[in-house]
Amino acid sequence: MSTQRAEPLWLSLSDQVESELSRLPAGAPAPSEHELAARFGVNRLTARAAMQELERRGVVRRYQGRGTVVARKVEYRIGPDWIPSWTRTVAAAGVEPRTVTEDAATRRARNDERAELDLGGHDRVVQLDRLRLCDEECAGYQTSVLPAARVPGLRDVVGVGGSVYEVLTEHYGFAPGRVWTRVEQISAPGWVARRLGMRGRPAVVLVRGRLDCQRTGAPLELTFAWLRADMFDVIVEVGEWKRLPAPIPVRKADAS
Amino acid sequence: MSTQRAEPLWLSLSDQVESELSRLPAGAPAPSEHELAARFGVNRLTARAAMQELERRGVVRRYQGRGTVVARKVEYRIGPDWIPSWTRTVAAAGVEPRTVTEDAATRRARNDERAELDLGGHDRVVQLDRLRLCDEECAGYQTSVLPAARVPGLRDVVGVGGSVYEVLTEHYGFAPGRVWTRVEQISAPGWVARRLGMRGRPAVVLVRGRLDCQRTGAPLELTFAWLRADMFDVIVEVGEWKRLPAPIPVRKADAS
DNA sequence: CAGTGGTCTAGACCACGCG
DNA sequence: GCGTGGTCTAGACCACTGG
Repeated sequence: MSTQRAEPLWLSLSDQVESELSRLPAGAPAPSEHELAARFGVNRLTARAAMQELERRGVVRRYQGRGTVVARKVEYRIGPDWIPSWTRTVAAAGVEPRTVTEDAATRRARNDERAELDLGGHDRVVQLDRLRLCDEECAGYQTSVLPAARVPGLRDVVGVGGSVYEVLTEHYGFAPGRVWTRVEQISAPGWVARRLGMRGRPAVVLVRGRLDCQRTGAPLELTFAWLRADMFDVIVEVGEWKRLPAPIPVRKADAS
Repeated sequence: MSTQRAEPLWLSLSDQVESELSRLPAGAPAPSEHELAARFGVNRLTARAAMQELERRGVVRRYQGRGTVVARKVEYRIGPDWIPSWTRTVAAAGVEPRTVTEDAATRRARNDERAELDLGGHDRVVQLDRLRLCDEECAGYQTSVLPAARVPGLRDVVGVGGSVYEVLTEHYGFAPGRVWTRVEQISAPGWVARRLGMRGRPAVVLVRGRLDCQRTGAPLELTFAWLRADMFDVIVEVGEWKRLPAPIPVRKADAS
C-alpha cells in the first residue's frame, strides 16, 4: 500500500468550492479571492490557486475587475452526417451568438489553396476573417477562403454578420457538402490569441474543413476555425451513428 | 483602438525560454526555477509561473525532485477509414509503449451495455481495465467491455500485455470493424485521475468507441479510453475521403 | 546529501470594471 | 472610490529524486 501524499490545501479548497458552485446556474457570481481567503483562513494566493484550478476545469470564468462567475461550456458536435451551424449550436445552448466580419479581401491563391480548391495559377480567392462572439464575448476566430470566381460580390452579400453557408445556398444556388473536417486541440498561435483578445497562448480547438458543391463537385470553401477551449466542449463523432452512445462506466465504489 | 496592456514578466520569460528550448530534442533538461530566477533577476515564483505556462503549452513536462524536461506530444490520429493501434502509434512517435492489464473480470452487463452490445437480460460481459504507459510513464487508462460468451477465456488469452484487437482477430477469428467513435476533451473524473497517478482533475481526451464483427455484424467491444491531454495530440478526421486520401496538413492535388 | 519542484505565507502595488 | 482579479517580491518549509 503506497502512502498517499497529502492533498494540498488549494486542491481541497477547489473541490469544496466546486461542489458549492455545482448548484448555481451559469453566470452566477462565485466567491472572490479575498472572501475565500477570509472564509478558510488561508492566504489569498492559496484561494487564488483554488479558483484557477476551477477555471482550468471549466467550472468558472474569471474577469479582472469584474469577478468570477460560474461558467458552462457550449456543446459543439461535429459528425459525419451533418455540418454544424455555429450560430444555431450556440443559440441552442442558451447563449447569444454573433458573428462579425473583420475583413474580407480578394487576393491571389496560395499554392496549398490552389491545390485544395482546384484553381489555376492566376485564380483569385476571397478570404473572410470573422470573429465569433458568445454573449458579446470573443469566443472564436475563423478564416474562410473561397474561389473568387464562384462567389462574385461575396463581400457585400455576406455583409458584416451574415452566414456564408446560407449565402452559398440561397444566393449563389450551391449545395455545399462536407468533403473533410479535421479537429484538434492546440495552443493558440500568437496572432490568433491576439485576435481573440487573450494573452499568452490559450488552448483552442482548431477545426479545419472543406466544402464542395454536392451537385457539381466544385470546391467551394476552405475554413480554419479557432474556438476557445474554455468556452466550447467539442465532441467529434466518427463512423456510423445509428444508436445512442453509452454513458461513462463507473466502476466499483470509488466514485467521485 | 485599445491600448495594449503591458506583457507580464512571466509571459515574456516563458516566450524567451520557449524559443531557447525549441532547438532541443525531447527529453533534454530545461533550466530549473532557481536558475531562471537568478538569470533574469526575478523571484522564483515568477520563474515558476513562466515554466508552468510552458507546461500548459505542452513544451515541457515537470517532475518534482527530478526537474523539467523538454516534451513532445504523441500524434494520435483517428479517422473514418482506420482503427488506430495505440501501441503502433506511440512506437511510431519514437516512444516506448507498454500496456498493463490491471484487472479483468466477468460480470453482468449493465442496461446501457446490453443495449449497445445486443445482449439479453442475463448475459455477462468481460471488463478489461488497462493502463497505457509511454516510456514507463502512465499516459492513459482504458476500459473495454466485451460479451463474455463471444470471447471465452479472454482474460488468459490477452494476458497482461496483449492486444485485444489482435486477440479478436487471430485467436477468435473475428473481423473487428468500427461502428462509431466519439472524441472529446474533458477534465478527468477523480477516479480516472487517481488511476493515472495524477492529482486534481487533469485534462484528458476521452475516446469512446464500439467495434462489431464486420462479417456477422455481432457487437464485439465497447471501449472508453482516457488519454493524458499533455501527452497526446489527438487529431480527429471526419468526412468522406473519396477524392482525397487522408494525409495530414493541406494536401496537393492528386492525379491518380 | 544537494537540488529539484510543490506548497504556503505576508505584504505590496497595479489594472480593470462599475457605480 | 471600491472591490475585483493580476503581478511580483521575499522568505520559509516540504516532498521527492538522484547520486
